[in-house]
Amino acid sequence: MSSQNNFISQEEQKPPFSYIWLTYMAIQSSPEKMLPLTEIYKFIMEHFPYFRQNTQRWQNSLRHNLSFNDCFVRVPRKADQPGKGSCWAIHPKAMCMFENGSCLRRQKRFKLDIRSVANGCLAKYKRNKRKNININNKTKFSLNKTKFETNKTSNNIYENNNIITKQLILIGQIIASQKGHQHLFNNLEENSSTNLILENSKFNLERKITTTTTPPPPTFFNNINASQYNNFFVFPQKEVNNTQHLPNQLLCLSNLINDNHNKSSIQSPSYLYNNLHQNLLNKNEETEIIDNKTEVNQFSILSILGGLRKD
DNA sequence: GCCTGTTTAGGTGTCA
DNA sequence: TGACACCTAAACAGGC
Repeated sequence: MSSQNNFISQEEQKPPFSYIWLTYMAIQSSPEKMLPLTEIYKFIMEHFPYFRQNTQRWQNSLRHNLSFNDCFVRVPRKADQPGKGSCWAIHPKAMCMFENGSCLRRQKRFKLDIRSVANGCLAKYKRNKRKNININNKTKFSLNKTKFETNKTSNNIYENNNIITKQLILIGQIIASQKGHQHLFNNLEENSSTNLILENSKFNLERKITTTTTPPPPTFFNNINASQYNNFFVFPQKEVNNTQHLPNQLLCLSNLINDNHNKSSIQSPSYLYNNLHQNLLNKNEETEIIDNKTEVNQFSILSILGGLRKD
C-alpha cells in the first residue's frame, strides 16, 4: 500500500475531541467566556477543517449537546449584540470536568438536578400528549424514586425538604407557565407534595443547607454593563400575587424585579443577584437558599431570568 | 423558510 | 456485561 493512500487530509480526519470539548474550547476562547451559537460554529470551522463539510449534521449534534448537557448554560444576549438566539457559557461547577479529563469521553456527565426536574416534567407531559395518554395529575409529575433514597425517620429532613420541594415545584411552575402549561401544575403541591418530599430527602441531605456569608462579587457578571439589561426581566404577575407559596429566594427575586420594573430602573443580573443575597441576609433566613454556592446562585437566577425575558 | 433550541430515539464505544 | 457517555437523525416549536 502506498504512503499516499495512507495519508488522511485535515478535511478527512475527525479531530479527537467530542462536541462538548469543541464547544468548551470555543467558549473559552472568547474574552467574556460566552458565545452565541453562530460564533461557536465559526470557531470550530476555523480551527478544524473537518467541520467545514457536512455542517448540517454536526451542527445539529452540537445544538443537541448544548441543550442536553447541563454543563452548558444559556444566558441572554446583550441588548447591543446583533443576531438571534442566546449566548452559551460553561457552568462554573462544570469547569473541573474539563481540567483533567479526556477530550473524548468524560468520567461523569455534569448534571443539574433542578433543571432536570423542571425539564423532565415538561418532557413527560409532551411525550404523553403525543401518545394521547391521559394521566391523572396526582401522579404525573412525581420524581424518580430510584434516584433519591428516602429517609423517613428524620423530622428535620422532612422540614427542609418541604422548603426545597416548594422551590422545585415553583421553578417547574414558572417554566411551565412560560410555555402555556401552567394548568398542569395547579394541583401538584396539594396532591403529591408528600411523595416529593420523601423522594427528595437524600437530595437535600447531600446539599446540607447551611448559613452563608455575603458572597464575593460574581466574576461572571464583571463584564456585563447593567444598562444593557434595562427593563429586561419581568416576573409572572400571578406568581407575585400568590406570595404565600413563594420560597424566599424566589420571593425576593420577584419583589426586586417588580419593584424595579415599576420604577423603570435598571435590573441587571448583577444587581438582582447582589440584592437578592442582601435581602435574604437581612431577613436572616439564608438557610432557605437552595444552594449556598455562589456560582450556582448566579446561574440559577440567570436560568430563571432567561425564561422570563421580556422582549 | 430559516435559525435556534428542545426533546426523543436508537445506535456505538468505553469503562468498571 | 451493564451502565453510561457520546453521536446521529429527526421531529417539533417559536421567533424573526
